[in-house]
Amino acid sequence: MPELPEVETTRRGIEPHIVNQTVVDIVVRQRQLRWPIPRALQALKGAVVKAVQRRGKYLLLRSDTGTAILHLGMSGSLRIATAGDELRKHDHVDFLLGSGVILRFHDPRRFGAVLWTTRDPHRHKLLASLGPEPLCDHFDGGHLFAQSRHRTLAVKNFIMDGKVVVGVGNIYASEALYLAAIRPTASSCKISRARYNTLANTIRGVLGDAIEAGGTTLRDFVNPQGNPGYFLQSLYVYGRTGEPCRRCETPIKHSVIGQRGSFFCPRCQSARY
DNA sequence: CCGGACTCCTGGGTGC
DNA sequence: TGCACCCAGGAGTCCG
Repeated sequence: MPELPEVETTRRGIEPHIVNQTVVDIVVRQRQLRWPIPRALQALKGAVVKAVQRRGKYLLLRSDTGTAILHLGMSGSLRIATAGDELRKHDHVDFLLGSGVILRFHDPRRFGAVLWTTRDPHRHKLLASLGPEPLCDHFDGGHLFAQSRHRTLAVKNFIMDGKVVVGVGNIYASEALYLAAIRPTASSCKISRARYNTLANTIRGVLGDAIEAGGTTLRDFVNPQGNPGYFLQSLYVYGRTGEPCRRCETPIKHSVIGQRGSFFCPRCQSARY
């Protein structure tokens, strides 16, 4: 579910409730997520959360004693709850705050993660080799061009590689390629610098617009206050198999690239180079 | 090093 | 209504 816009929407939703709050207790009901939740996470108890940051799709709860690293996987979510709220199935972790608010981690598929580090989180194994943030940094077409010269994989898989650029998941990869008029199966090393400039712009544009819309709600994504995102109605190709292209009315095609569903307009996305 | 397959897990949708 | 089956937004790991 959560790609970068949904994670950023989550970050913005929890930040005002979390920052400068003392973590008074941490309740772990299900330790077996993607990796077991480390016992050392309890070191956050008694500490004040100084900042809620995002790196790619990872959320960082920073404190003086260390940093909790959270990942929502495919089905994870964070909710702002209070003690009276009924516990749902798959509510795996509660962070109880001094204000009485509870930050509640929910994840049916358990592909998510809750980790802990006392070191610089950006040097953590999972974060150390991540590529640039698409919405800032030095992310541009030149970067994509340079990174792709010796890569033969499909451009869709290339832009979904977190070492190339973070945060581009299956939905927004299809959308950005549509807006850049590039066929998703095109070999990444054969695409021109000019077209990568366009692609970098459409990646930034689609992610930025999705954040402004509060993310995409396909099935069950809700922000920490329980509200859905409104970007679904803005999608051009994702999930629109057989429906008319919004530009040329050609039916949208579906295919599987790298084990993941991909969507494109066979007419608008004819560029392979 | 690279690319592709596989894997973790549960739930929703579909078709019989 | 029940049930078997298929599919899913991520991404680390393994193998060739």
